[in-house]
Amino acid sequence: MTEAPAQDRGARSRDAIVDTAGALMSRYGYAATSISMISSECGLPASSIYWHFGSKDGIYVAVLEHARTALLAALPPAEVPGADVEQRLDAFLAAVEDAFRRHPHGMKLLLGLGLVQQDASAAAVAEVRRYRDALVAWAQDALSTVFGLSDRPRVAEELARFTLRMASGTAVARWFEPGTVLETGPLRVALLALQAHHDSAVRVPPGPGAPARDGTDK
Amino acid sequence: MTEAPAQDRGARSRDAIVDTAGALMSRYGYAATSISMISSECGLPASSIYWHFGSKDGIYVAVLEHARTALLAALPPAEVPGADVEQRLDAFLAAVEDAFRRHPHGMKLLLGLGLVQQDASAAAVAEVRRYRDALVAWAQDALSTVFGLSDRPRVAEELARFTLRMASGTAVARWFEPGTVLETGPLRVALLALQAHHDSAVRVPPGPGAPARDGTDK
DNA sequence: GTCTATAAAAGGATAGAC
DNA sequence: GTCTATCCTTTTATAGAC
Repeated sequence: MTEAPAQDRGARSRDAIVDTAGALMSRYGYAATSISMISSECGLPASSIYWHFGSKDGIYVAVLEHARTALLAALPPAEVPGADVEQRLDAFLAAVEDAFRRHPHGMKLLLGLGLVQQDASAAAVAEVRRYRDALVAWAQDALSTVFGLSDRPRVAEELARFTLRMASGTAVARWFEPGTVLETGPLRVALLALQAHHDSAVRVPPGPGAPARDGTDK
Repeated sequence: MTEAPAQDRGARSRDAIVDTAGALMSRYGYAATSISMISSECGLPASSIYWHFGSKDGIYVAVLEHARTALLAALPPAEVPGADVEQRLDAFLAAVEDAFRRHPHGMKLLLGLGLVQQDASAAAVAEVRRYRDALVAWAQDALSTVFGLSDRPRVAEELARFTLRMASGTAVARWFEPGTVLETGPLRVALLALQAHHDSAVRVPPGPGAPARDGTDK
């Protein structure tokens, strides 16, 4: 136990670098995090970091990939349990709130170094998009199960967008007020109202007195 | 007209620097924006920039102050016009959506360089907070007028938080998908539902069958 | 795989002529 | 107020011994 197998030494170092870099980058952003900061924080020299990742950009890609994997592993499967809508919604909101509270890194990585737009490498851009797409897909699947929207994907998409934008906005707020949590109460009210809004629009075609404001699904 | 008064030359240069720096910083973030980038973009040498602002931090403070002033000037006064709630709400949402679309800089500045937390100067931190507080105060006042909540500040505060978090989250989304606009339709539904939720909670104290999930105002 | 040492470039900031 | 030229630090990245 004390003498680790030689072949694992590299892997352990690699993990340590990713952990350290992730913490620093989510705190200061990509540009403001230097190799020397990572080096002095995790103990390994700069050249070892370059041996593992090749470039600063490579570190970022690895960090983001790690954050995505960890977050998706923490999220429950899309089949939300519960007998009725309210139970499933509560389970969904609890899962989101829990992941939001326990994984503050992911969103800050996407934001703080998300300057990744013009000058970033293709690999970094691709990894950012992969992260974002995975979150959208999960939220859409889960909300589709919660509200039984398998035949109305556009509604599920709107609810997912709404939820994720609220989560992103709360992540920004947490940036300034560290204690901030995701307020699931108002979000719950809003999601139920949105679903009811689309539901009534489908069953009761709008008359001249109450014109619909938006197109419903399909 | 062709020969500007000598005393205005400095002011015009100062404005040019602030404009250029604002564009660059909102695009790449504070750390990734260098003095030489600003210099080559606006034509003035680095030493002139330092003569005007003293330090890179000073530029950031000026940029953020400018963004805040411009955004608040674009927002309508808190007394939202309209005879009934729905009219005032529509006017409010139109104003928010318009400001959101026409002033993409502000939010990105708060986010992209908002790494302003640990290592930033006191002046920069203060300016960031001033910006944020001004937005919160405006939204709270406006929503208080829209829904007539002058005697229930806690509800107005919740609605303002909700609105601003949706706007922040949408700003993040726009980061990745440049065409993204603030969806006022779902936000409208959500705000009306939230207000109705609090309204009913006040008038009809919850019975044992329908326990309240959160504390209402006061 | 890890270390010491260093190259090569870019960064923030200043001096001093004009 | 603006310019040229420069100082000093830090940065990314690499060479080569072990």
